[in-house]
Amino acid sequence: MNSMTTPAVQASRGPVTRKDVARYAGVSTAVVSYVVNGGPKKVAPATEAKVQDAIRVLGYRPNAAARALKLGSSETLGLVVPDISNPFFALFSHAVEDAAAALGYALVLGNSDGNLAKERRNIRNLAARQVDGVLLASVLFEPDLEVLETAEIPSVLLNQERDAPGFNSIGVDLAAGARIAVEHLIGHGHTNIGLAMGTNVSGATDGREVGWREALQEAGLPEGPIVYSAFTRPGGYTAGQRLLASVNRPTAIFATSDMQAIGLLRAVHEAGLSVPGQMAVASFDGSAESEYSWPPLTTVEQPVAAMAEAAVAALVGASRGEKPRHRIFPTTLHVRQSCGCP
Amino acid sequence: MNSMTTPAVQASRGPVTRKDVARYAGVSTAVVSYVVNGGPKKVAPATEAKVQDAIRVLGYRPNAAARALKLGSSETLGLVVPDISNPFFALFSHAVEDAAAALGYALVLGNSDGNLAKERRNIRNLAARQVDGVLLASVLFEPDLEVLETAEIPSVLLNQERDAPGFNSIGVDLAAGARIAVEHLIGHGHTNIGLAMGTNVSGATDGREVGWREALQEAGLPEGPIVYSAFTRPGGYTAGQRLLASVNRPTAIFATSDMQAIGLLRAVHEAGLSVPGQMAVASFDGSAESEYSWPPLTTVEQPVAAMAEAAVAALVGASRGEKPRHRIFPTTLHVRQSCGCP
DNA sequence: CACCCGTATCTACTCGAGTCAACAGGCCAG
DNA sequence: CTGGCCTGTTGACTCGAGTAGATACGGGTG
Repeated sequence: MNSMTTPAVQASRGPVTRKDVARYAGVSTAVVSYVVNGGPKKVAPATEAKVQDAIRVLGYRPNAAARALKLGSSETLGLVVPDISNPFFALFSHAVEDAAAALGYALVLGNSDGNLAKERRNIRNLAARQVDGVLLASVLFEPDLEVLETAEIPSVLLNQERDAPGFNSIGVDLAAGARIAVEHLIGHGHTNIGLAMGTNVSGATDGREVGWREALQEAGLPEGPIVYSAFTRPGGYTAGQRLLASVNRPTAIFATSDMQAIGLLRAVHEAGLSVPGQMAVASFDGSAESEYSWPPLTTVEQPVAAMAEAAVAALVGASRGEKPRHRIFPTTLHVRQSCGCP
Repeated sequence: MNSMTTPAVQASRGPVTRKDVARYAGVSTAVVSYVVNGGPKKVAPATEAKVQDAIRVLGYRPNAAARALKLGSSETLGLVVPDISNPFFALFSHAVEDAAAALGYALVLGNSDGNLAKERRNIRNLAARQVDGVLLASVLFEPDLEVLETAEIPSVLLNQERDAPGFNSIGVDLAAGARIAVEHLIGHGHTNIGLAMGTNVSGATDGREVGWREALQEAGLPEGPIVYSAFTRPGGYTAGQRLLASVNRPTAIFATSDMQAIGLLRAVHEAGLSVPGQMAVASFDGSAESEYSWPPLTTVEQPVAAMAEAAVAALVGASRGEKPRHRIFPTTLHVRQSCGCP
């Protein structure tokens, strides 16, 4: 029994706590905290060295759960996207993770799989985990804000063209982006320009459709055929087949996402037509994939990194009491070969 | 007056705690816990109803941080990948998130950007956040296990062909996969088959290279040219240019990832060669992108969903004391057109 | 009627870290 | 030599939830 009296220099009892460090360094637990966070009080250099030493020797890592409990913040952000394996969202996620990590936040990821119920479940789950904010790329053009409201978490709506009062939102100028792409196609002399339009679960009209229409109207051209299909490669593929089969087959097509354009290219190739010779193509997103399709796609690039940074900044700003705002980012046309440029 | 006796319906003081619920329902906090988790003690049906009511009315959500602190588990898994915007890892992440969500775990994502220091930082960060396990797709062929060991977290090594004793690991049979692809190319009559080999930061030989070599040896064919480059589209592009410029230009190429193959296709197209007519191509991964390249890629598919499920299962198993093991998954050849099949 | 027992509930301690009020000691001015 | 002040350090309380141990109550048995 008294053979047990020796304190036995921390016989590797799994988790090392602040107390262990304090004991080892011969100081109080408060000092350890002060050292770890450059705390609210100063610590004598000699003491600090002792503590740093103890931390290193024992391999101490502050328990984030305890920290989160005390501070009321988990230093964690949540991101809900329809599908992370969609290259656009993958790219976006990467940028968000970078921006979050730079500010010391971790990122919890959730896929909604284009399913509203799953989107809601994800948001509620994140709320329960006390994330400090959620970034939501909703499956709806106009997301149901109710879930976010009842969850009482700072949030940012992504890919939102419209302003949602009381919410942070971020989006690109879809109409303007579509317009420059279609104008570029018009500049190549095309007079019959089709549209491969992506669809979402809600029915609101997308800015890309209005941009396409505006560009044609301004140039005094008639509207080419429109085909609606999913924002995916297969969606673009079937859209392509239908556009090629339409009575007045267009000589150029604007696709509302790179993925659709990739699918569309396949349909055009299968039909034995040359791109851009017999069918010019331009699209929207500016994903990495677009650079390596054949031919490389002329596409409207979204400033993904800037948007991600702004979204994260809005979230951490919200926790400091800043008021929500709506930001629209400009796009830039990336000219490659699918439009007819050399 | 009885006006004072009313509990004063929670004047919206931000976070609702267990205590608020207890007060509102007229019970102790313990009972609230018992109700919330079907607790270790039974609760009378009538009381339970009162509590459920209070929870609903007040909109109570248990604080995950407090829960994590007490239980020593955050019901969270960490995933560290080189780059989430790489379609293969994006697909994998999605599968992991699905598997984790099915078991009630959230997923924290970290990118290492092919950078060992960042990989380590990510792991340490996850460790501090008391994740219940981490899935690591290391930037190294042979990851440094030290970080994982000192972090003392259950972990799974992904994309590991080799067995790492004491660790869970999961991988595909790279050599076998490469062999069937190369054998398929040989079946098309090719006798000079090049290799576009991806490189990692460590120098160990990849199974895909041995598979390629084995297939050629077994068929009594000489080794075609090898070019090493990054596992990316640009990497494949330059690899393609170099293979096309090599003294004995191959008539078929095996690329060790779909991304490389996509880049390679661009180089071949730019050279004005037809695929598969003048240059056949096969690759490795089975990503969605491979189906929509031109021509569609014949590729070796990895069973991503099964691997993700197994990885998550290994992690939750580990927290129950199961011992680590190494699992290798078989691949399947997806025949499309880039190899020469109609 | 006293006793025991099972059920339902409550009290109180715990997890690990942040931080404030209190306190020790050293130094200088008066 | 004393008083005041600055610097460095500490003890103790707190965050919200899980749960063991104590307690209250009602009913059945001897």
